[in-house]
Amino acid sequence: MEEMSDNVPPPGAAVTDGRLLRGARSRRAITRHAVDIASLEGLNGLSLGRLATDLGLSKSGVQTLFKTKENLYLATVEAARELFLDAVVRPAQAAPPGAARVRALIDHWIDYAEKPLFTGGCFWAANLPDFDSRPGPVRDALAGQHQDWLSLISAQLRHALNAGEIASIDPDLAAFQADAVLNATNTALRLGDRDAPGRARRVIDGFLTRP
Amino acid sequence: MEEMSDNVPPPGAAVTDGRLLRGARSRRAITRHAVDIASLEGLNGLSLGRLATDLGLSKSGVQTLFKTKENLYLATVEAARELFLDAVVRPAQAAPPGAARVRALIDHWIDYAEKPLFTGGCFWAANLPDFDSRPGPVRDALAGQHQDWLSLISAQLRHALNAGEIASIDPDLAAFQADAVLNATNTALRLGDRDAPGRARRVIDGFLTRP
DNA sequence: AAACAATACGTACGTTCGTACGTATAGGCA
DNA sequence: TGCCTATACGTACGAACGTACGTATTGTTT
Repeated sequence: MEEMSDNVPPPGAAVTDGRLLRGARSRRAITRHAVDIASLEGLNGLSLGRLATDLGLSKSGVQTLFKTKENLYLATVEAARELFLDAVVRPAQAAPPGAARVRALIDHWIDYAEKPLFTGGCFWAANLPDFDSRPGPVRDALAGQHQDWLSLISAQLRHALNAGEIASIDPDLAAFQADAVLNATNTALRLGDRDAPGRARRVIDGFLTRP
Repeated sequence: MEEMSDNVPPPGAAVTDGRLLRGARSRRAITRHAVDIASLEGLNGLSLGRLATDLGLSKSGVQTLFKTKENLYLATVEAARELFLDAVVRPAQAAPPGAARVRALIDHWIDYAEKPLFTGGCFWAANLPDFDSRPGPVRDALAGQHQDWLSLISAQLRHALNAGEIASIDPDLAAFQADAVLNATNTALRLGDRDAPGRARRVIDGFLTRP
């Protein structure tokens, strides 16, 4: 108990320990469901007992895997990030850098919000406002991921700008706007506004006009 | 108990009943504090016991005034609306309709988020994402207030457009963008970004360029 | 005066929460 | 083989939650 092992193996080697594999599988199943709950009702909507009941586990079994509530939060936030990368960021890497990749990112993002990947829509739209005033590791993780997303957009806009693909804009300001509009689109979709994606695309197109 | 009286008097007459006046005063004190808590941690952060402790009342006394938790939520949402109207909307009515009033609304809004009027920043930025996926009267109230805000902006933009004050834009789309940017500004301020208001003003100025 | 109404409080009940602790099982390793 | 570890479960505890109910106090109304 004093010598708690991180369940993170040395980065080079593959995990072969069957116990750790089983644990990782269980953790993944739990955090996957936790992300859905958190996108719907926020991280505060999570509880060890609820997750256990929903997944047919015991409350203490869930506790064994995450030790504390904050650990569960952090694991859920990390799981959301990985699912988001798979659904939005990595598919967009197929597009060439610059304007095309920005379009791909926005298109995949709108799919991510519209389909939606998580039951309650965008995970960060649901949870960043809840934690942005509460210092701590959860806020830091959410804010860091949000910042990464902004940087991703602005970097691609900068690339498009340098390549002469788009008219002169401030890439950081445009990324800020794009993210703002996407978040508003997510909320509008949640409220039943089916026209929101169209509006979002129109705004983004404004940033991508040829010079 | 069956014949519950609404504490809303006939719209014409002033309230003279000392008991109702006292109740209204107590309710106002409670909801004022509740709005602060809800802006910080969300409406879910509210509890009868916490409000009672913070304000030196008894838990059952608070319960008497609001009967149920949902009633407390609705009263808090309504209190936030009234405080917002006083801080942002009504002061802006001093400006002439059109572009000037839009500027006044945005300036007062940024003050509202920057000062801030509520401890945790914008009340709707904190709570609409939490309730946008949960059907019920709380969601309806929050969504209605948000829609009123959007309509207010777009109406003033339309006025500016008809008066030839600004270049040709889609007023609804611009209002959607403006609101999106303001919400993102609130979050950025919460995360310690002091440059956010400047960015917001630059974006809004883009909608208000002369034709 | 008597009857009623609206605030307030005290108490109590059942539920859910996070956490702590002991135990059992299965897998890895000396 | 024996020893350790990671999952899982069962149980228990204190705290906080929303709500119900009875009672006292104060103000209004008849």
